[in-house]
Amino acid sequence: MPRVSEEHLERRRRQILEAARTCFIRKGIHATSMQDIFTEAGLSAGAVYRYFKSKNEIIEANIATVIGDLRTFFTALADGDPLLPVDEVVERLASHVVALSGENGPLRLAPQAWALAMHDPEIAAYVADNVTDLRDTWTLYIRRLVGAGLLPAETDVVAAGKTLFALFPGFLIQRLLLKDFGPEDMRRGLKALTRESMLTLTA
Amino acid sequence: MPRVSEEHLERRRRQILEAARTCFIRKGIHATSMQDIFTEAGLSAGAVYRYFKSKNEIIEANIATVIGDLRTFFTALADGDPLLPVDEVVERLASHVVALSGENGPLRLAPQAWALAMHDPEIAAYVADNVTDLRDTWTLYIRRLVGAGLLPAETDVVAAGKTLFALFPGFLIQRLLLKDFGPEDMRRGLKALTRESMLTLTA
Amino acid sequence: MPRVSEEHLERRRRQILEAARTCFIRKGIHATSMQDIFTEAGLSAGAVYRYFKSKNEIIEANIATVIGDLRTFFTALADGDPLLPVDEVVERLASHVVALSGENGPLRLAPQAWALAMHDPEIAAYVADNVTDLRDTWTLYIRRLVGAGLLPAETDVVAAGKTLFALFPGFLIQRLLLKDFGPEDMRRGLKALTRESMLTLTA
Amino acid sequence: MPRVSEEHLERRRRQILEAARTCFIRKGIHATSMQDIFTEAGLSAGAVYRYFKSKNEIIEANIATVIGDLRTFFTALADGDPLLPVDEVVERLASHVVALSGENGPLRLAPQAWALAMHDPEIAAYVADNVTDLRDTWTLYIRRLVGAGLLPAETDVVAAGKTLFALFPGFLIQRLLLKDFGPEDMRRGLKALTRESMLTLTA
DNA sequence: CATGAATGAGATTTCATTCAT
DNA sequence: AATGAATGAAATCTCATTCAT
Repeated sequence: MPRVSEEHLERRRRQILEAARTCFIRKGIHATSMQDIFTEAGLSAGAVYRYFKSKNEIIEANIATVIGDLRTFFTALADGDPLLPVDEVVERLASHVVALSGENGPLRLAPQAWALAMHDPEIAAYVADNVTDLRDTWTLYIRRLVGAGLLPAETDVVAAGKTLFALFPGFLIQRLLLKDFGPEDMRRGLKALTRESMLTLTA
Repeated sequence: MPRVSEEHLERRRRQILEAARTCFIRKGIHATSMQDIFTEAGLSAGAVYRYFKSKNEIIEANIATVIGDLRTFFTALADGDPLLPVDEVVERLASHVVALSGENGPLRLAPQAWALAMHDPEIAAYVADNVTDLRDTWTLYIRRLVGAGLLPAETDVVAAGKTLFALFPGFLIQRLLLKDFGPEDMRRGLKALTRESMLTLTA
Repeated sequence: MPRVSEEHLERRRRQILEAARTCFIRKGIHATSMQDIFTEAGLSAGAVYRYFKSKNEIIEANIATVIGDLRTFFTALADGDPLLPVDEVVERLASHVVALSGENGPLRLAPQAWALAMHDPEIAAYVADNVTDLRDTWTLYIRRLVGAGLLPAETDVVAAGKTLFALFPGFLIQRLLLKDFGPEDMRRGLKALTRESMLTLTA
Repeated sequence: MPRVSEEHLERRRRQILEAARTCFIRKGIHATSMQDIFTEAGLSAGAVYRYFKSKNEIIEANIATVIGDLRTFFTALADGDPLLPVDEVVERLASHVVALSGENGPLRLAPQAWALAMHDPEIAAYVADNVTDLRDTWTLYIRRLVGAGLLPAETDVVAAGKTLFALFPGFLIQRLLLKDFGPEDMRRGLKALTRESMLTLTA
């Protein structure tokens, strides 16, 4: 019997992960039994356990795919040319979030990932890593705005980065739960709020 | 010990709910067994099941307390006098979020609530209800700003409300996971971003 | 506080037994919880346990009422004047069985009593006692027929008694389960079968 | 040990059913715990639940075997050649009942089946089906007697069939409970009762 | 006499995982 | 490499019974 190719192994892994994701999205991670995954993947218990040594490993591997190419996409957006205005960047990123959270989109697992991160250190590390990376990208982008003279030099770019990042979990939740909030809405909302007059109240 | 006062019954319910919350926060909802709750509450299985007829009922009852008095607090803030500037309101609300998500704070359950809402209609309805209420309060507040002439009449107050609300899930996640984001940071970040210059890039 | 009268005690016992019987007939003995009985009787747990010291005692006391006044009735029938023909006696007894197995009739518990008798010695003894008594009454009746010259002197009256008794469990089961067998049917069936010609086949 | 033959699966099912029957007969259906069945079958919980998805399914499957080959046996008896006299048929059927109700005989479950049939529709249907079939076979047999001129043409064959069937539950109960009634006794009893003189009393 | 909150053993069932074939 | 039967710990929930009030 010939050694099975690396490629074959990788294909099997992906097959299992996708079956698992489908189940996780459909029923929730905890409500998904290994049997559900076997069935969805069309594989036997033994086969699946050859590629992953526990359910937790499948969960972790899946969560590692949650934000998909969001990081790459966003880096290109924030770092590329030309330098875009905030509302534009926000809308484009939101659009990507929407794309990744449709039907079988991996971002649908994000809330479950956050919940698990509260108690599973492995997952916590992974989520923290992603959050950090996305925030840093925002920070970078804002630094560019400062560099371009569009924001004052004393701007707290880190705080601003965290704040801009903060918008997206809330955007996703509203999308998944209420389905009445879109990228253009958020852009419009953001533009409306970008009025210095709003800060002038306190003496 | 029969013929017990209403008050006693209510106390027992609360005792159980609090024990459950402690467990849920400590180990996660799914990893908490009924036995964990019995032990934490110092009650027997039968006693607990006299007050709640299933684990799910305990979960739901607990989730109903997640945002605690956040709604009331925020309504007073947004609706009260004097009319405060956005950054002020955001910081104060964030501070309350911090208060409610400390040690044994109910808001610590929020991520788990979001995750459950994806598959449990009962919980979904509850979460949606809260989200809607908080967004509406933001909308109301922004309308006041418009009324005060601080924002133009044509402002999309609903979109702005959704956008401001969106900040908070992301704020909470960063707090719970990375612990490096505080109310004042978000206020500063917000102020930094409230610069019309940021929108002027596109020709 | 005045001593409660014997009569009161007896009334309470009967109240509980009847409530229990209603439940037992409605849901089956095993599916009936003590709580069901409390509710049906409109009494508290403590109250019921003052009169019966276990569920089993309630079951046994109830089973002791299963055949109701069937023994008395039958004795009068078999022993009284005039001496009636078999088919007549069978029909009358069957009619009484029907009466006792209607709506809330105690005989509805008979199949459950038989089943329990297989493993509960107490109940076994009680059921055996009743069976024996009824069979004996049949034997007595048949002896009268012999005495009257209607059956030969060498008739095995005991075997005949057991055989006649045997008809009734089957009668009851058919009534309760298929509802298509009445006292007159059995009388007609019996008459049809009382033909010596049926025995002449074997050479 | 995967990839097991159909035959193996069938053997396992039977093994479980038989273990269950042993328990049911020994302790009664309700007093038998799943653990009892696991132990008796020498299997683990999971193994048993692979073959039956609930205790109720095991009960029902067992009850479906209660009368064993009684139907087949009786049909051959009633329908075969030569045409036998009633007392002969009754005795032979009773003998078969005895055979099926010894030691571990399935008919020992009959009283429990009757009791369950009072509240479980599935079981009720099964029992009704068997009762109906046996009665029909009796009817068929009596029709043959009529055809042979041994009974008058106007004989109510259906009523006679129900009546003859009625003998057997009572026979079984006396056997299981008092152990003093055998097939030959019932034959003798029946013969004694097959005297037209018994009907002549009423004027 | 009566109440009904509390007990806690025990019942059924599920499910991640293993390993002989 | 793949199968899937088997394991058995653990989870949720019920219920007869007690006893402080």
